[in-house]
Amino acid sequence: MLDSETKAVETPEDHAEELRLWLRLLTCTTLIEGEVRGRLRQRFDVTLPRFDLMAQLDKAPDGMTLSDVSKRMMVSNGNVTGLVERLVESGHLDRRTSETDRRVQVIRLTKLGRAEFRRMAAEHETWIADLFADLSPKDVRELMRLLAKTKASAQKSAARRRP
Amino acid sequence: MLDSETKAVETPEDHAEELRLWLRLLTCTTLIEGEVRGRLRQRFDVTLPRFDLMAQLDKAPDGMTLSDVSKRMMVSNGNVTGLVERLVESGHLDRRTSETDRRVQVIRLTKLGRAEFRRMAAEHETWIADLFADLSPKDVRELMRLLAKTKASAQKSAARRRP
DNA sequence: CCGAATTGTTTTAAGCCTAAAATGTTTTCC
DNA sequence: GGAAAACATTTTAGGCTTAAAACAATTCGG
Repeated sequence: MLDSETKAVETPEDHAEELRLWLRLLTCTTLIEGEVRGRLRQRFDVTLPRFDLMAQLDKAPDGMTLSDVSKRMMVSNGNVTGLVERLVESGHLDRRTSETDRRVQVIRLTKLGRAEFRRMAAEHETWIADLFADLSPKDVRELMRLLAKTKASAQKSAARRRP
Repeated sequence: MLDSETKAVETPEDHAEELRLWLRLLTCTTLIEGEVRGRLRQRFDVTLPRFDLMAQLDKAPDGMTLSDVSKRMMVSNGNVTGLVERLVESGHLDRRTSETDRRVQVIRLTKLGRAEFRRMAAEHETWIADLFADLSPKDVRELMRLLAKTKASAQKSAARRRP
């Protein structure tokens, strides 16, 4: 007891396991993300960020503000500005200034945007299912639980640094 | 039995759980990655891709070829070219053409590069530990196991598409 | 009411990233 | 030996991404 405490204080802590876990988490995400990116490009000639943005809007029939999107997608504001610009240009998004607050831009999927997204999303879902095919329902539940815990832990840590 | 089979064939399969799992995985990675990126920038004024590349090289005292790096980091060849260019420029990397195969470029950390990386890596490890702090050792083991299974599943799925 | 802080968005500058084509080198195999 | 295939890297063109600064509109507190 005294020994282990002494040791913990005197020697630098060993966090190799957590480091390995992080690298494995990153590998999984990169692998799946790359696969999805490639399939979206080949099948639908669309980029992953565009798809992701449309996915957010599909869940919000009344539209979202740019900051909403930025927070949900966890990307910078400026990033959203450019992404939206291109999607409005291609006719997938409708963008208007809020009537009540002239700072705010509200964006929505157009009819075309929604139709195209739904078509892509249906296929996208089967890709994801296939990528996770070797996980049992129990594995999936367990991963969900552990990742929820991970997310909470990371958010807490981030909040500690930037309160 | 017949019922469930009939149902499976006639109605589109439901993969909502896998989709949620994928989104949660992505959220965790994005969250942690963003946190690490910010800390690297603030503490050491270095970008995450530069750090990642140096991490690969630190594990390979005899150097690596650009393709090795590209495969390990799971990024495109052209990406590595640019990244290496900047790191050679800043004196962190040494780059030379292989004596036995003039197609190949071998890169290594310079003395400066290694020293700076070690300094950053030590602190980096504590950040990761902190981000995963609320996970018990058992959680970590279990996550490692499930992510290994996930990685294998995704690789298999990717190989099915692109054999 | 009015100046100060806050909020929402855009701009800027730099770097990251990809896919595909191009270039140069080595290996394969007839 | 020499053409063809394979390999390693670079180039190209375009898009994504960030952090920080700038701009615009609203809200807050005295």
